[in-house]
Amino acid sequence: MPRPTTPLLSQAGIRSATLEIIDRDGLGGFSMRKLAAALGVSAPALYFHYPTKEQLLDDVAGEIMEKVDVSAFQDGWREGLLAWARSYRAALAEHPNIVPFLAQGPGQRDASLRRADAVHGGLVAAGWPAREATMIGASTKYLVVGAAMGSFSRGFVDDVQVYLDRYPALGDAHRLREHADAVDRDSFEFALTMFVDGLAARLHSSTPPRS
Amino acid sequence: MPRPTTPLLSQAGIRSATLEIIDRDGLGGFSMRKLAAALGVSAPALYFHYPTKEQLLDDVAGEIMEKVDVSAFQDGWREGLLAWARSYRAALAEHPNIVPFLAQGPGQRDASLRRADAVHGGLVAAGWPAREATMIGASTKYLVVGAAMGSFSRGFVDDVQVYLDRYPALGDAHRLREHADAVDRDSFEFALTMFVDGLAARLHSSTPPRS
DNA sequence: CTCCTAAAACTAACGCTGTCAGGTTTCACG
DNA sequence: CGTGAAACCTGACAGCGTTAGTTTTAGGAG
Repeated sequence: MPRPTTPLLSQAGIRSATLEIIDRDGLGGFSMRKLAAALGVSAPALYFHYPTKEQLLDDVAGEIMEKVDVSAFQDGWREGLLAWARSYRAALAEHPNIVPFLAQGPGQRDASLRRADAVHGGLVAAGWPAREATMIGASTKYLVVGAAMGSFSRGFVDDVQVYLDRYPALGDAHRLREHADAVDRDSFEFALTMFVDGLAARLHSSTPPRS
Repeated sequence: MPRPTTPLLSQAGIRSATLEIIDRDGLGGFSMRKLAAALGVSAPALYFHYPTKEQLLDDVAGEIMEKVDVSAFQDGWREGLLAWARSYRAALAEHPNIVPFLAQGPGQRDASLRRADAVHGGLVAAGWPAREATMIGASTKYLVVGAAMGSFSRGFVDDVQVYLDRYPALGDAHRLREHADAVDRDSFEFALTMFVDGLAARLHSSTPPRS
C-alpha cells in the first residue's frame, strides 16, 4: 500500500528508533533493514527520509551532541571546562555504542563546531592564549572520547582466574567488573581533575587570566 | 590448483597484508575478499589460517600493542608513565585506521594485559596506592585512545570559509589543516604534561613515593 | 470538481560482505 | 605404498546498503 493516508515515517521517529537499536544491539547490530522492520516499513522507504545510512547516523550523533553544555564558561574557565567535560562525557556514556562512529565522524557537525567555538572563546576570554586554548579543547576531547570509547573496565573479562594466574599486579582486577561503571566514572573524574590542576598550575606560573 | 607445493599463505603474511590494506583503505575498506585478492588467493583460503575476520583483526591489533614500551618504570613512575604513553600513542598513530577496532576490542589481548600489569606494578612500586594506580592507568589510556581516535585536527574540513563565517572563535582553525599532525602531537604532549603535573602535585601533597 | 504533480510507500534487484560445504590435489607419515 | 590431513579451489547462502521502477494517495491549480 504505497503512499499511506498519514505518513508512517518521520526523521525524528527514524532517529529515535535508530538510537534504540544501537543502544540495544550495538553499532554492528544496526542495519537499515532492521530499522525498517522496527518501524513496520520496507527498507527503501527509509531512503526517502535519509539519503544514506551515514547521514542518518550523523544526524543521530548531532542530536547527542546537542545535549552537551558549554554555558558555564561565564563562571570562569575552570568551571566552564569541568562542566563541558562532564556533560560531554555524560552524553556519550548514555549511548556508548555509537561513540566509535561519533568520535570518528567529521568535524562538520554543526553541534560539535558550535560547542568547540564556545569552548575556545570561553578559554580565550579567560586569558588563555589562543594556541593553548586549542590544545586544551583538544586535550579535553581526548579525555572524554577516550573514556567513552574503550571504557577501561568494560574491557575486562568475567573469568577472574585469567588475571590472577598470569598478571599478578592486576590481582584485584576482578573487582573491576563489579564496580565497572563506578571505576570508569572515578577514573574519568580523576583524569579530569589532574588535568585541570595541571592547567591551573601552568596558568598561575606564567600569565594570570583576567578575572 | 589446490594444495600447492609450498604454502601460499602464512598467518604473519596475512596479518601484514591486512594491516597494509587497512592503512591504505581504512577499516571499512578492508574485506576478506580484498585481502585474499591481494595475496593472490581465494577468500575462503584465509579461513584455513584464521577462523574469523574478527580474530584476524584481533591478532593484528595484538601485534601493534607489542610495540608499546613499558620498560621505563624502573627509572621512576614519571618516566615510566611518559614513556608508556608516548610509545602507546606512537604505536596507534602509525596505524590510525585500526584504532576504532583496537580500542573497542576486549581486554583479553595478552599484549594489552601484560602491559597493563606492568604499568600497574610500576606505579604501585613507586608508591602509588593500588586504587590510584588503576585510575592513572585508565586515565592515560583514555588520553592515548582519545588522541588516536578523533584526532582533533583531522576532524576539520578543507573549506576554510565554513569556519570563518559561522564560528568566529575558531577563526584560525584553517591553520589546523596545514599543521594537523603537529597540532595533534602538541596537544597530546600538552595533555600528558598537564596530567602528569597534576599527578606530581597530588603525590607530593600527600604520600610521597619511596624513591 | 477535476487534473496533475509530487510524496511516500512498495517490490525486485545489484553488487558487496563474512562465512560454510564440498571437491581436489599434494605432502608427510606409518 | 597407501592413507589422512593440509591447503587450496569453486559455489553458495544470508544479509548488507542502495537504486530502479511501480503504485497509490494528498494537496494544490484551473
